[in-house]
Amino acid sequence: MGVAERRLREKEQRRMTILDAAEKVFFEKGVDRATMDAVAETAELSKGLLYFYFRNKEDLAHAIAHRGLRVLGQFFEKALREHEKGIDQVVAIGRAYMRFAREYPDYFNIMSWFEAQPGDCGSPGTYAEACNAQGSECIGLVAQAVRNGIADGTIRPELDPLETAITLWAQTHGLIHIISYKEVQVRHEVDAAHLVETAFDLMKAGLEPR
Amino acid sequence: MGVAERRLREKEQRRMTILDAAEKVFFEKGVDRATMDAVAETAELSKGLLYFYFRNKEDLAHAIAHRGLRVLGQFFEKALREHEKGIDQVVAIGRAYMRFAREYPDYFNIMSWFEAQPGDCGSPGTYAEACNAQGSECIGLVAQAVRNGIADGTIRPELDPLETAITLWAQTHGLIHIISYKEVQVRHEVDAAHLVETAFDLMKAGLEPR
Amino acid sequence: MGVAERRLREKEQRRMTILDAAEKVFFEKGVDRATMDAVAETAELSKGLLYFYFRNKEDLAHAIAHRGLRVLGQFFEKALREHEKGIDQVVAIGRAYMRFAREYPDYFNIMSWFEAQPGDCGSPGTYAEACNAQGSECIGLVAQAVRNGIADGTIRPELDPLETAITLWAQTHGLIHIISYKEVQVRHEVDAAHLVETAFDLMKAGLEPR
Amino acid sequence: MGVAERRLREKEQRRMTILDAAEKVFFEKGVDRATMDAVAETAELSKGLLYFYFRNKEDLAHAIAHRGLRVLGQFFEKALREHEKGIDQVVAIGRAYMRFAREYPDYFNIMSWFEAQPGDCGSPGTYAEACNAQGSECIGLVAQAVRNGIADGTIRPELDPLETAITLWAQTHGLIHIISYKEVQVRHEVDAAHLVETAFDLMKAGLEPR
DNA sequence: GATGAATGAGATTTCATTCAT
DNA sequence: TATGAATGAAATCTCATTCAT
Repeated sequence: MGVAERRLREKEQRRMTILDAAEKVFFEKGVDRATMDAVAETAELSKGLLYFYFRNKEDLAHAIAHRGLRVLGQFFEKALREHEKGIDQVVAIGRAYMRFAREYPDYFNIMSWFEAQPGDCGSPGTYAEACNAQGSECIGLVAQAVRNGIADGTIRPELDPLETAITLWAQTHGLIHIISYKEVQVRHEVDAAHLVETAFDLMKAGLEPR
Repeated sequence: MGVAERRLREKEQRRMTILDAAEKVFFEKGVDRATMDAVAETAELSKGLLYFYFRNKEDLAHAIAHRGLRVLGQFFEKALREHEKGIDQVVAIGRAYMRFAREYPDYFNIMSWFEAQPGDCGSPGTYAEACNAQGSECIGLVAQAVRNGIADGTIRPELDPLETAITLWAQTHGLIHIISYKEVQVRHEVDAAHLVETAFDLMKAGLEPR
Repeated sequence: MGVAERRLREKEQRRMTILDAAEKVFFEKGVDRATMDAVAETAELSKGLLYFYFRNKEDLAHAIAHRGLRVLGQFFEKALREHEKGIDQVVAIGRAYMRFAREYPDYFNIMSWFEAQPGDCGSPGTYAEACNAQGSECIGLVAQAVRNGIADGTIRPELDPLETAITLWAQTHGLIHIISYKEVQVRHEVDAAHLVETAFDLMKAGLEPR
Repeated sequence: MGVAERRLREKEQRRMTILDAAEKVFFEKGVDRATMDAVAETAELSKGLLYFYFRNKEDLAHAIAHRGLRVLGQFFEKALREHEKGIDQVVAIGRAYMRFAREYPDYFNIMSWFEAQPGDCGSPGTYAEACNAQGSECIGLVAQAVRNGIADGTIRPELDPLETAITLWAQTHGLIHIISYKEVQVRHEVDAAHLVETAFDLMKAGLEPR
């Protein structure tokens, strides 16, 4: 019994070794310019082994994005836990997203890359599928917050929780993306932090009942 | 002077020929999978000449995105013209963006690609720069609508027009992107059209004074 | 002794399991495109074990060809048994070869592959050697038929039996090969069945005394 | 006019340079073990250029086989020219094939490789197609000889010229193949030269009228 | 005997870009 | 201006084989 178990554990560790190396390379070079050669070299493993553990480069990238999404989910859960009112939870989740993007810009970037991929739902057994599932879970947490808000009267009752959650998720992602990628500050002489406040102000006002 | 003039005109025409061919190819294959060979062949021109008129492949893609942004700008202007109240103008612009994405999905895609590029502001003389300028102009139109709304009392006066405009632009782009790329309908069993309405409802409610 | 015996039997069974799996894979994909991984998976055995029972992939392929050659040998023997006159035996063997190629095209193909390998006689202990031996046995049967024909006056006495046998074997293989691989029918608008008859006519006429 | 013409000439020369290098490599290593890298290095050209002039490795191999088939065709034509009677022409063609295989064993080998390829007729514009055409031409010469023989009474009139030609071609190829690849001499203690004579004796006797 | 992770050496192919003419 | 051959640097992926356990 011990043998099979240990093997499994070791295999999982190898997978992590590879994933760590891939993160290093993908974060530094970006998904497109990163090469499997570089990952292999960084992991001090043979290139063939990479393809033993991961279908292809894309799958590896998705695995990293999946890691990021798991972290993001934890951020969201914490935000949910630490606030009472639904509206506060929604805003806290939004801020959590911002903080995540600031603290883990590389994860955010690779998640952006993932979002930019034309989106088949991911073949079963791929990390793309796992990413989609994890993303849905995140959106589910937002929807939960919206539902809470509707229940406690802090959010307009006529809103559909799921649709609202998707909207907020997409909007927030779009916003962070433009801030971190497009040098809005430089181009429009705008303070990013203040911009964010404006955005939250807008979102909050949109959600609250009159 | 006639000669020089004709030369200039011809040169501009060549550029357009190339751009038309590039659109065809880039639209069909996507920026990454399109090749300069295919563009040259489609344009019935030599590959070398492409590099005479455009710095590189990226520049060519930017030129196409620039075309798209110009069309989008016209959509925005029309939306602005056809409505009186600021808030209506803002909403109309948002809807115009949606319509643009539906009518010119290829332009929207290449603009998404542009947005996803890590954003140096564009070296002077490149189409990247032109894209940034054109994008700013679009945002300027949104800002104008916000300003109008503040002036006519249909939008909350404490909002900063530029920041609000940037926010709306980013949010709307993020939303359209997720709808068209990520099969939200499939994954969340949500009706895209209704989702859009929810989003506009949220945005509008966020902007309007109590 | 019982133990050692059982062990030997089990070992032989393992070998057969592997060979069966290899046949399935090699037949489906062809020797070159078949992989040891696929064989191992089909056999539900580890890849390493394959190399315990067979030197290498080539050896495995030879083992299959050897199986085919044994079947072919049986066809030849039956043809020999069922006819009296030498000339009839030769022709029957030829037809048996044809029938074999039709009934076991996969064996014929792998034997063709074997024929196409640059032919060292096979290191001792390899299946290549066994193939050569088996092939010689087949040729031996043809030679026997020729000898019978010379004895009973149905075949020209001045022919050397072994050389004639080799010639007939090579010619027939070449003929079947071209028919089954090269789409003669399509390219030359020829009926394969009739072509075969012509070939036998030629061969028979070549053997018979005036 | 001079420019385009010269370009064309130069291009053809390049193609020959590559073909020469490919021959060297393919002849030395065999088709399967030869690499495009080696060809490029031998030609002192970039690997990319190989793919500019030839579709892929297979096409390059086919181009070499095509060269061989052209030489073989010349051998056949000479044999046809130098003999009067049809039967003599057929035999002379057979001997020419033998001589070709002896003088150009590398060409013969690559042609054998070509014969062993599962035979789609060759996509238009590929050298595979050219090989098939050239092969048909060779068979056509054999058929002509058979026709001549029927006309001058040296070959049995009931034989179908084309079918007979195909049969002879296939048989002869099979025979040479086994002689040059399979070390018949060693395995069967047979003299190759004498074996050949036996084969021709058989074929000739099969063709001649009683 | 048996396992299966690990190796490592390519193989084929693609293209953006340049440059001699 | 215009051509298009030439470059060259990767990039992804495949497998036969080995070896520690």
